[in-house]
Amino acid sequence: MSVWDRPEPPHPPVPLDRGSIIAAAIALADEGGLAAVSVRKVAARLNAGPMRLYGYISTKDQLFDLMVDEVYAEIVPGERPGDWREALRGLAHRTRQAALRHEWLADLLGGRPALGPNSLAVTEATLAALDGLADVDTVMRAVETVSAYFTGAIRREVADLRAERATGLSKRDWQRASGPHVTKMLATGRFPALSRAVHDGTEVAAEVSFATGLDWVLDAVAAKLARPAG
Amino acid sequence: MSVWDRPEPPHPPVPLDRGSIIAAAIALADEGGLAAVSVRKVAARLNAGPMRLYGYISTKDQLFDLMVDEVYAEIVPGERPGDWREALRGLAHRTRQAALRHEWLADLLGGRPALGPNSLAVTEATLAALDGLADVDTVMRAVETVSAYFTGAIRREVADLRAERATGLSKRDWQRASGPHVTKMLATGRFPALSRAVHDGTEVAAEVSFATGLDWVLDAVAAKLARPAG
DNA sequence: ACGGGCGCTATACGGTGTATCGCCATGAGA
DNA sequence: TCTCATGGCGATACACCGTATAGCGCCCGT
Repeated sequence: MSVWDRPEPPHPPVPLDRGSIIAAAIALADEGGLAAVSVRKVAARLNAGPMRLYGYISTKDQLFDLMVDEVYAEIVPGERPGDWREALRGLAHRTRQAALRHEWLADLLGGRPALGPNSLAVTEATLAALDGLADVDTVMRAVETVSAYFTGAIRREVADLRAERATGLSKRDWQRASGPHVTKMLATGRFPALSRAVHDGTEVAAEVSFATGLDWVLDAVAAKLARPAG
Repeated sequence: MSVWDRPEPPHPPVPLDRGSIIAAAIALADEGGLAAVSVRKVAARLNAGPMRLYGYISTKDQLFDLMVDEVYAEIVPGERPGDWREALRGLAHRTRQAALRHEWLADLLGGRPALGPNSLAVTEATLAALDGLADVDTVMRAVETVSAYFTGAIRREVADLRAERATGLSKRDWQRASGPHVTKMLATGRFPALSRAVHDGTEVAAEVSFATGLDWVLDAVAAKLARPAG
């Protein structure tokens, strides 16, 4: 009997802490979506029994919150932005990039108030970049408006991306070809404006559409920051 | 033995169709949130066995899609709007109202492309209201931008509302009192701009904040519709 | 050396979505 | 009118889920 046959010591396989639990959960979610994250599977990936996790987290929903805050670490601005516009634009684009790296983030974005340390750091940096440009309330409104825009835009983009992946067709091609249900609907003639939009519209890259809408919203914010009463 | 003792005829209790399944699911979701919607519970509410539903629905996710489209029926505009701005503002407010009546809608909004007949009718009416004001691509961008804004804003509002309900504290009061974790974070002094915003900011009604941000975005759209190249 | 506490595991419970199968009632054909 | 096929429906079953509970075993302080 060689050493190889000696059974593994049963219990302390890896010290385990919150951080590695979160990392394992994120890895699972990156691979198979949020649905692939179960307490049992996270535990298995850490060579632990399922109940062991409950010493470090209190509930599965809390684990989701922790995952979100962990990703917010990728969103914290690296260097001080040139001006408020650059700060907000950067925030939007970094959030979008994070959501493209971790698509499950789109499912969670805006679903719960983000109060983890990294989320707070992002908010702090954002508010700091707008500090003094207008009264506090106007600044808050500006941040909330821009955040609402990019949250919604990111969600839609990821939803479309998944649909494309599922059908194998780009949104544009997708109704003429064999979009099984929508083609029929458009053919009924009950949606003339929609049909025209689909037929005549240019297919534009998601990032361009995101950036365009973002610039519009930033223009609006600029106008209000200039005249706080607006 | 009276008639009352006669056993119920076992099988045809209610004819059952897609519509009543959707209605039952919506009722359950209105009462207990999306988590309260399970195939078994929907079936039970219709005096049916769980598997019976699968003759009318192919999957639980599809049931969610059908629920969303059903609610979109409440969002279809009633009369022809005065102008494009009124059309978009009305769409935003009707969507918000629907989400306040059916909070679970916030969990689903933007999560999947909305392709049901009512969703398409909403899109059709919206595009029709903007038809001819600019080139097709600009119009699309306008609708997408406004939709992204109110989707994100509604999600945040509902998330805050739930947090308030869970803690019993309004977002404003909530950190000084016993917001157990955030108070401590703010007290560290690592978030001066955030602290100032929380301390000096005015508490504003959710609808006002929604409408204000919406008007900003509509102003931006107005500017772009005027000069399609913008 | 011993005792207490704590971290961990095993077990268990009530629930989930849905595949499979077999029954029974109904409608068609002889 | 009798018979047979069909199709909708129920029961059953499977794999999995989140988490409450209880008890085991190790480590540390004394």
